[in-house]
This record gives sequence, C-alpha cells and structure tokens, in this order.
Amino acid sequence: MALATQPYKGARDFYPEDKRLQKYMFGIVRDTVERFGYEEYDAPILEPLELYLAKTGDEIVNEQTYVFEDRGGRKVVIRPEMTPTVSRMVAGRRQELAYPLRWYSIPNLWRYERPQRGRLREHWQLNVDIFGEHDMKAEMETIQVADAILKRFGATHDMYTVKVNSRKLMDFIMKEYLGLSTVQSQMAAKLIDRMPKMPLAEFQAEAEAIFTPSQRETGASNKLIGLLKIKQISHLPEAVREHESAKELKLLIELLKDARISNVVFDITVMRGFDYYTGIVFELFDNHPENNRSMMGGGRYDGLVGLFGVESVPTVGFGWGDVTLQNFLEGHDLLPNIRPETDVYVVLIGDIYAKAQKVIEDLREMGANVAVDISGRKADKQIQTAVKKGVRYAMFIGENEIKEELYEVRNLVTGVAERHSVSRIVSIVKDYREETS
RNA sequence: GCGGAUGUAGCUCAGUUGGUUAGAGCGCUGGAUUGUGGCUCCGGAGGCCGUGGGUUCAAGUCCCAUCAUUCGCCCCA
Repeated sequence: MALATQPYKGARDFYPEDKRLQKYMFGIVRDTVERFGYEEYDAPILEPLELYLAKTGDEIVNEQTYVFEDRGGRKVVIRPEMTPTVSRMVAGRRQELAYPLRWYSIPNLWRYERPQRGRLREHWQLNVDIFGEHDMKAEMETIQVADAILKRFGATHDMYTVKVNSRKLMDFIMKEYLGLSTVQSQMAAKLIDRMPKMPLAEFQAEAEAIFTPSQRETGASNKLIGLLKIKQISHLPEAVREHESAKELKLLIELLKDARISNVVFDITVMRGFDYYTGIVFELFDNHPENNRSMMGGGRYDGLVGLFGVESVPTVGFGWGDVTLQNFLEGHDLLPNIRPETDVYVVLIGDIYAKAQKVIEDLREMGANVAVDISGRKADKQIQTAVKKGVRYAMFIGENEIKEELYEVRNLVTGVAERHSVSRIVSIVKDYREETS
C-alpha cells in the first residue's frame, strides 16, 4: 500500500494558503492583545505528567492526552493546554515579576479524542492571562481584550454574546442555598453544563436523581430547576442575590455595558469544565444559527500558581482556539481573500535570464518580494502560473525593457499594464501591500 | 470510548435487477505564428473503484471486517 498523503488524524497540514490565513488571523490577534500591554511568552511542547496530575488527575489526563515515556523512563505529556505551564512559569519567578502581569501566548496544543466540528486533536490556542490582581477589573479587562479582537476582525455585537457567571456564586447556591454535599454539587455542575442541549423533562429527571429523598421533600430540586430558568441577577431569590459574588457579577456586567460591550448577559448555565476556576467565568457564544456554540471561555483561577508550593497568585485568563475563531469568522463572512507574500512575478521573455539579474536584485533591495519564472516557457504559460499563485503583479523583462530600463508591469486582477522604472514599480507594489494589510 | 452517514480520476459526481477494456464536467498538461493570462478549437496524462477477506461462472455493484472522512453522544483545554 502506498504511503498516505493525508495528515495524522485530527491534525492539519497548513498548505501555503492555509498558513497565510493563520498568519493573518494571528497577526490581528497579536496586534490587539499587544495594544492592551500583553507580552508574549512560550514554553516547551512537552511537560512532565505530574504537572497535570497535580491539577486534576481525572479523565482528561488519563484518556485525553498524549502521554509517553522518554528514553530516560520519565512520563511526558504533549501539552493539552497552556494554563498549568504558564502557572509553572509564574511560580518559578514569582518574586521578580512586575505585577499585575499581562502575558499571552499562541501555543500548539494536543488532546487525544475523536475529532468533530470545531474540535480537532491539534489546535492553536490564544492564551491571555493577568496574574497578581484580585479585583474584578482583571476579568473586565480580559473580556475587553476578547471583544476588541473580534472588533478588529470586523465583528459586531449582534454576532456573538458574552455570557458570564460565577463559580463562587454557584458554590454558594449549591452548598448553602440548596444544602448539597460536595459530591452532589459536582454532579449538579456537570448536569447544568449540559442543560442547554437537553430537553427540560430529561434535565428534570436527572436533576431529581441527584437529590436525596429528604432533600426532595424540602423542595430543593424544584428550587434548583427554578433558579436555572433565571436570566437576570435581579431576579434571583434575595438570599442569593445579596451574596457578595452576585453583587460582583452584577457590577461586572454594568461596567462592561458602560464600556459599550452591550452584548453581555448573565447565564447561570455557564460553568466551564475545569475544577480550577474559583470565581467569575465567562464564554463568548457565536450567535450564528448554524454554529451556535461557545467559541472561547475563561475565568478566574486563583489557586493554580500556589500548587507549586509558593504563595498563591490571583489569576484571570482565557483560552481561545484557532478552529473556533476561524469557524466564527467564516460563518460571519469576516475573512478576506488573503494574497501570497509575493508582490511581483517576473516573466522572462526570451533568453534574458542572466541580463535580468541586476533588475531583480534591485527590486529585492528596494523591498519588493519577487519570484522569477525560471521555466523558460512561453510568456502565456508564465503569466498563467502567476495568476494561479495569486500574485498581484506580473513584470515583463525582455531585451527591449533592459535597453530602455522601463518594464511593463501588469495588474493581473484588473489587466491594466503600464511601463515604469524599477523604483516606480517598487512603490506601486508597496502601496498595494499597504492597502491590503 | 459509543452510535449514525459516506468512501469511484486532483475536485464534484454518474455507473441499470452483479455481465466485455470504468465514464462525464471542471482542473492539470501539450499544441493552434516561441514578446503577453482568462474565450474558442484539437490532442494527452491521470483510477488496484479506501484496504483485506467472502459469496459467485462473473463484484465498482452483494456480505463481513478494517481504515479514513463526517455528524452527533460522552467529555471539554
């Protein structure tokens, strides 16, 4: 059997047109987060298994990561997320860093599971984190960053919804208000996470099953179901509404609205899967009818840095996968047609290769990206190659051009051809590059 | 890990109740005055019909397995 040309299951090849798109997307993302003062960091793709076991130790590590033994017998994981890694880095230099710390990264991450829409085994994920700030202004800022990114892509607020909730508030509801045990709370949390995509009757049946008979008698299960239908903090029962975490959440929503992020809502079903969240959690939902899903999420996780045996550092951050971002942008038609980096494709007319070198060198020294057709084919074939590559300009070099030092340059999209000097041609292609970047 | 759908040329697909050497469009490639693309005309390459078994005189077609793709579930970084 022949060798397969397809990439590894759930992973992608980035052909030049794909890489071009990725560079465009990440370029806008980097530019935006850097405007908020975030600094880029990176780390090895491999981490010791213990790093993840310390954090959770559940199914995610055992069944959904790439784990192997290195030649020295150490258990190694291909990183499935960046949060433990960045927590490790902060813990390592906690005393010399200038807080509040604003860091970002776009690592390539791997998880072992069955691929589906918006979820591959391999993806790139923007991680934006603020370390060292207890105040809710940190949550506020990270949501502003996420919103600013979408704005830079041309998205408007009707295209997505910012959903916020609080783990602290949910803990209070589960334990104090409903009187659930820790185990019951965890079961309820997972069930609530699934609620948006299951029928109400089914949800009610499963919710009932979590409660003990005596709890059901006091109406605790009905109280839970009633709470989950609430869409505004002001509609929560007074005992819940007056809790500190509910007030904080309410203030966050007000601040965001004042900052013209009008598409923010309280959503009690937003839980986030990880146990490490300790406070406010949030998600951005795509409002597109055919892609109605969470495209990114994050929140406060104050305990992770402290796992490294140092004083804890309060942290807020989010992760945003390139696949879900791209699905969003495609769904709302926000991705332009991105041309290759090559500005000029040189078409050689006749046996002129050697004589053309000087001109080509001049073009490059002046900053133009120039590809030369070295096939020796007839001009029409050379032009077609340029068109197929998507290069904007074809430049013709023959005996006459060399003699006159004027070269025909043709815009391959409009078909307009003019004769210009080398320096004029460079300024034309640079102008075009400016226009489209 | 569980369930459904789909695998024929680079792409989109046709291929009768099993029956000669498997087809189309687009794309690719060569040519139609060797200094200029997109239209037109003529020629050409390209397929172990996903893979492996089975049934049959005969399998692209029927059966089983397997792999891949895809949609959902579980789970969610």
